[in-house]
Amino acid sequence: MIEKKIAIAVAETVAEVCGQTVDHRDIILQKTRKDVEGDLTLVVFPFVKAFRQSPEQVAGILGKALLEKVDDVEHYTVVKGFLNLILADRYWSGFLYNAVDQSAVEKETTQHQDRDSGHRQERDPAQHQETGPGKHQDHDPARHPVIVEYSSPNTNKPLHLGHVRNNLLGYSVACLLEAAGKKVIRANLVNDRGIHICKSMLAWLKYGKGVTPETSGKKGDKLVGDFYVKFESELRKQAGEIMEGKGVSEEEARNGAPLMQEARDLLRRWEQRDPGVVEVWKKMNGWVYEGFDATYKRMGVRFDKMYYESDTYLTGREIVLEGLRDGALYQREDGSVWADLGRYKMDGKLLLRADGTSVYMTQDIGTAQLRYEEFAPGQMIYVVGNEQDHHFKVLKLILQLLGKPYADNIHHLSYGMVELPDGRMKSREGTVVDADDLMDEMVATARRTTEELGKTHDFSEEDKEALYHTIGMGALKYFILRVDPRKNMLFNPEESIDINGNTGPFIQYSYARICSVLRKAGEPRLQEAFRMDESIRMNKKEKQLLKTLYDYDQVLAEAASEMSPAKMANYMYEVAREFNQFYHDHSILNEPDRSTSNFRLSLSQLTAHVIKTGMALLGIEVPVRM
RNA sequence: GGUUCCGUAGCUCAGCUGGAUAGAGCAACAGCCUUCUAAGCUGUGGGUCCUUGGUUCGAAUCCAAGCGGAAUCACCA
Repeated sequence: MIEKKIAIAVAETVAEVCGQTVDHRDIILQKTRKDVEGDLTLVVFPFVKAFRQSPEQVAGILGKALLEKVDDVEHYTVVKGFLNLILADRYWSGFLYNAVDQSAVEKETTQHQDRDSGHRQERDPAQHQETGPGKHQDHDPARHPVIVEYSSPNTNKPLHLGHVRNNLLGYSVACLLEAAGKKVIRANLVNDRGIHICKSMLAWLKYGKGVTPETSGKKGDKLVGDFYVKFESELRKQAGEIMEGKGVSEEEARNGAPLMQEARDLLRRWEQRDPGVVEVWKKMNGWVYEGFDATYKRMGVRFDKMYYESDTYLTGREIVLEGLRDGALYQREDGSVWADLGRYKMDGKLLLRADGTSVYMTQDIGTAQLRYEEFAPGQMIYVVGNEQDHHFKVLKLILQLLGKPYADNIHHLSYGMVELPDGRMKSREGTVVDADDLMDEMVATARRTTEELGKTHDFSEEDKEALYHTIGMGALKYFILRVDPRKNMLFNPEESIDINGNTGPFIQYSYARICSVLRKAGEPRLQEAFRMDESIRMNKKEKQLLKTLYDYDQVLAEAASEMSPAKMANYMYEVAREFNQFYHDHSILNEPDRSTSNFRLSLSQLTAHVIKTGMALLGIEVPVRM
């Protein structure tokens, strides 16, 4: 790390000249602005007092000292209080050849990608994620893995745009953490019980006439969702009649409607394990899971561990009762059990109803316990929308109240809502964007655009379909992941399928172009190019691209620690843009000077590797041709 | 009403652990394909970084207050 060497040298110099000690870790070097000559910049203002000289003079003193003390510092300039350091080209090219060597030779210059030998899996995070459990067994991360929970669907409705952001975020965060060296468990908590499922069941029993996904040709989750909608519309009818007749409020009317009572009755029977009810429940949930699996598969997300609330709420109830016995919780006269959060200046939280049934919070307590017992995780990350900020705050406090050792390991990765151009999605107003429909549309657009450009005539039908999928999903994923998770985001359907500018397909296209060049170069030529060439002199674009690639490790570390795929996404765009500029201005294979041509090949090679690796951490595939 | 989050170009977003002249894309306009993929590249115009105060050599970035928006404060999940 040259930054560290420089920082130490600066600290030494300050000590020598002023007799003051500075911790080298407090000396921060930043990247030099693009419009100024230099690679690294030291802001000297913090040292002027110690030197009792002008900023320019201080910069000069430090610059001269660094020239002597640090080999790769070749030259410096001083602009006001900024000391700009220029590193030797050999430093950058050294990085390049080392990185290319480490990442191993890209073999994706042809369509046959899977003949890689295994040695590169160690270093390629995108590969690493496929290796699953069992790695790092002797290290801390394995003993205390990170559990990332995401998706968390209800089983009464199909997945929609909100789930899409959740799934993409969760999956990507898991990948980023893995790439940063953690052992990660991807978990899904399925909300498979409750009144909402009973509504779908009731509607199916009453109006379904035994229809199944097979007989209707409908995806299971869609079919069940239809019955949920059917229930709601029938309920609205009943409630409407009651309101007119009795003049009661809408809520009262809904609650009093016969359908609602039937649904509640169904829930009670479910909790009592009525065999007939349980059978319908299992059957309909089964349909939903098949539907979800198809959607997940298409979306490219997966899970290592499934949790079902129908299991975890029981554990939750036990813990709550235990807490009651221990005196951590208290019971009211009606028999309901509560957590007193008065010491945190919050209202009490109900954990068990008077009739002994449990609520959402109860179930989350149980889930946390089960995870703790099975995995002893160092951290439990919950990818859940910011509408539940309060819920997770309370969950953490209750677990503390119960004296659970894992209470502090809970982290709510809170993300903002997805809004549509005309406001929030509202199921009642039918403005919900269905996940499957959305993917269909993205792929269809990718198909249309690709066919218009007509570069894929010689593709097989199979390859074409795969390509459309890759591009369509790339557009969707990048569009969603490039914005800071914390922020609400606007989903504009028209912009999301754009493929020019700051988009997923732009980055994919850059990758495909590189592959095209590498393919043309051929294997022997690539081998020749990987040899370190000390004499190389870089031009501006080459150096700019190389410096951008150099940042990868830093960006990965930040994206992982901040759990922000957006960091990686925006960096990917920067890499692609830098490459395109370089590619536009300089010829790679047609360059007459052999060593320059070789250098550019290596540079392209590393760019391709960085793009492929980084995009994989976003869950985005890159095509070798498009 | 309390709490939390957000406010940057016409639009969508970067930049925020304090550093130089605040950046991209889209949209608009003007250029660049006999040369490795033009899904690309280059240029022009476009800013009260919500407001006011404070801290500092230096604030879009930190602090306080205000304004505007969102979420939440369920015996829903």
